Amino acid sequence: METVTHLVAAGAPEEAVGMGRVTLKTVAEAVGVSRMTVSNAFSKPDQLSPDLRERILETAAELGYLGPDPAARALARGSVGAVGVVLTDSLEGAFLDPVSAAFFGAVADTLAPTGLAVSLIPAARAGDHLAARDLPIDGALVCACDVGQESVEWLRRRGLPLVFVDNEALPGYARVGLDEREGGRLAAQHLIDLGHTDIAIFTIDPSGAPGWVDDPTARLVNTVADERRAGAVEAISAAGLMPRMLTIEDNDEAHALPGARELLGGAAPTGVVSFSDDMAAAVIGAAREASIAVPAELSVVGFDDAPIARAVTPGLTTIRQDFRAKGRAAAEALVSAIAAQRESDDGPVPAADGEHRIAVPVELVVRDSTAAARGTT
Amino acid sequence: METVTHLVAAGAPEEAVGMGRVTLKTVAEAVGVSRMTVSNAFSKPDQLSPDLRERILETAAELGYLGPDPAARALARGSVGAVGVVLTDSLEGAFLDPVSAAFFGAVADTLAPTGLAVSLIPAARAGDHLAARDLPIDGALVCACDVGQESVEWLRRRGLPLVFVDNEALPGYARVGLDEREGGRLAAQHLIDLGHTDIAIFTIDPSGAPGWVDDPTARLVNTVADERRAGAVEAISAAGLMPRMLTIEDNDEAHALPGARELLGGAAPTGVVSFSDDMAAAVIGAAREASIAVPAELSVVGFDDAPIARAVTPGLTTIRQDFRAKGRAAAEALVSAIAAQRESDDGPVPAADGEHRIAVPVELVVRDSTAAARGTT
DNA sequence: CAACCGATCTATACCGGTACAGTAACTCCG
DNA sequence: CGGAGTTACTGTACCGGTATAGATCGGTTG
Repeated sequence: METVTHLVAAGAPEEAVGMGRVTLKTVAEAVGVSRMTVSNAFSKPDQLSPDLRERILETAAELGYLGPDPAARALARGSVGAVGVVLTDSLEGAFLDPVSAAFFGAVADTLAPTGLAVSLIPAARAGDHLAARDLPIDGALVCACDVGQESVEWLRRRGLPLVFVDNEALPGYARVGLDEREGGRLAAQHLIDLGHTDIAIFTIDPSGAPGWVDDPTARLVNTVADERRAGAVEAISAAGLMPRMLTIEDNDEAHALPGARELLGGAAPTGVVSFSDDMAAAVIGAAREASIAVPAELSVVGFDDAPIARAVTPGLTTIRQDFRAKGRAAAEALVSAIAAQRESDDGPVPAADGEHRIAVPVELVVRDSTAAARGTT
Repeated sequence: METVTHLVAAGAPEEAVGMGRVTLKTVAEAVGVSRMTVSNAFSKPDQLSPDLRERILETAAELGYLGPDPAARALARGSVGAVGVVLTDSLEGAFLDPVSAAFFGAVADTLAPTGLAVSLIPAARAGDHLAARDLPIDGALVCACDVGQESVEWLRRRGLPLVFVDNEALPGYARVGLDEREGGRLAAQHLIDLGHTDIAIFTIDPSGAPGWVDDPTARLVNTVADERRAGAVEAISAAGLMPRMLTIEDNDEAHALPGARELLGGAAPTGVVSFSDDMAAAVIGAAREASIAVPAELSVVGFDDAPIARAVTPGLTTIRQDFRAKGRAAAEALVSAIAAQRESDDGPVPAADGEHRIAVPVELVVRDSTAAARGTT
């Protein structure tokens, strides 16, 4: 029963000037009790008589004592009250993407009631600082970034509870991710159901040379992209069709539009499964340039159901990812990982059972960018 | 000269099992030197001979010592390496808004090279925890939220360096914000220049009753909204025209569309200055419903230049806020406030000069949602 | 030759709390 | 009336570092 109740002084902080810092000791001496009793007055009210507690709190307020110093408390208790989140190298980039920003918000919101704050961990080192090594945190989320990174390695070495999001987890750690493969399958199957027979996959491959890919069944480096690809290829192959695939380097406007032009440049497919809504929007843009009617002549499926999916004309048929559910799942997994570590502490098993893999479901949202293939009833 | 260099062991962490925690002491005893020397080996390399340092680092690596414990270091040094950001009550909401998400990203990115991590501070209390009081941080950004909040009050009492963003600052603290008023003026002036004479202001007023406002010159509660309103009213009045104003409760889709319908319902204005791009988009949507042509019959100006400004058809004329510049300015102001406090420390003046008010410039971006008023050359 | 110096390393005293194991007084019960 | 159980508080030992002021020593310097 840990019930902290701080007095909120009505007036000014009364900070007795000149007097050094006000600590437990200061208050203890003023009241004439031991340091420990003052500490308890703030952190464990049931450990002392109500009237003494009252007196202590009062004196503390007069002296300008604000309550336990967070840093000191963190050291003594062994827990900080914050968890880290490792995103990409460019935090700015991560937050420009509405999907990842929303995910982050959902994480923070889910964590808020537990009293945990969320700290962004810059992946890169800053001079001699490396946040993943130097920042006091109780655990961390590793999101959609290279697992081999120095930062991730440090988090691991520190023995922190970790949860991997949209990423292959290191062995022994929990993982939360979309059911990407199912998403890819749903997207492709939707086009198949509409009677399309020439379906192209438009995705990213940061490492490979951009352009048409010889073998769409070959793995991609980017895990997420690969899963979506695999799902689509599965569905297309199962329908007895041959998939085509064109990749670009990165999921941004600069790469997407040229890629989309190339996609439609030669013998244009009648259906496109895209890695993202942004890329799907680029395909629609390229189609407009080439006077290809969407959805009459070309059906386009996106992925994510980002805001742009609705903003674009025609509205994008897409695979909705419930970023809120993903954020919640990730936050909850992390909280329980932290709790588990606290339990076992020096207990025998660190995280042996923790091979949790949580798949967040996806859903097909049909809007106006897809229609039955020509020549189909 | 603080040059931390940690050994990154190639292999496994070699964590000597069973052995309790590995601390400075462990390493010191193993090497046969004092604790302090080991500490220096990690934190102040120039304080000991290179070869001894080498030996210490080696032994440390063997023992599985990871370097100074962040929490302990934070206590001893009096600085944590993280700053807080207070946003709205709903973090999720804040990150759903691309503008505030991008701002946050810019802050994080600017701070990254300084080694500071960014912690989100949930404004609401969680049980007995209140992040603003309990989280170890070196300073904080207070963004677009009620300054009277309990959280803000705690940050102040803790004596932390603070910077207020998009907000009136508490006395003595720095403030960073857009030049909102100028933005409002630019938006309205643009319509005036196009010959519009019936210009309506479409904005938010969380506290008031939604609907047409009798006196557009009366102050709004929301500071940002009020500044933009004031700017627009200034320009319109200066042109010898009478402004009209309609408010809605909140800047979201649920409120914006009905509000926009009402705006155009009766005698529709020929020009609208909106509080945000989202609301401007809603106006365009409502205009389409009512078969009012934009921009031929109705000119609409947004605010923010959020992604939706480009996504919508016709492209939105809007006031661009450089969220990157704003984020950078806020981050820099905070960093210097932290530095200043560290300097003065127990020095005489806490932040007397710090009445900095940094105005981030805005800019009119003309797209296709505005045109000359009918009957104008 | 004594005083002085910089380069290295050590000793001590915090930083500001919390955990845990008492201790003393007071109640309850057979 | 003796022992078990509470309640209310205190003492001590950390948590794991860092700052600061010495101590030690070979080498200068006037």
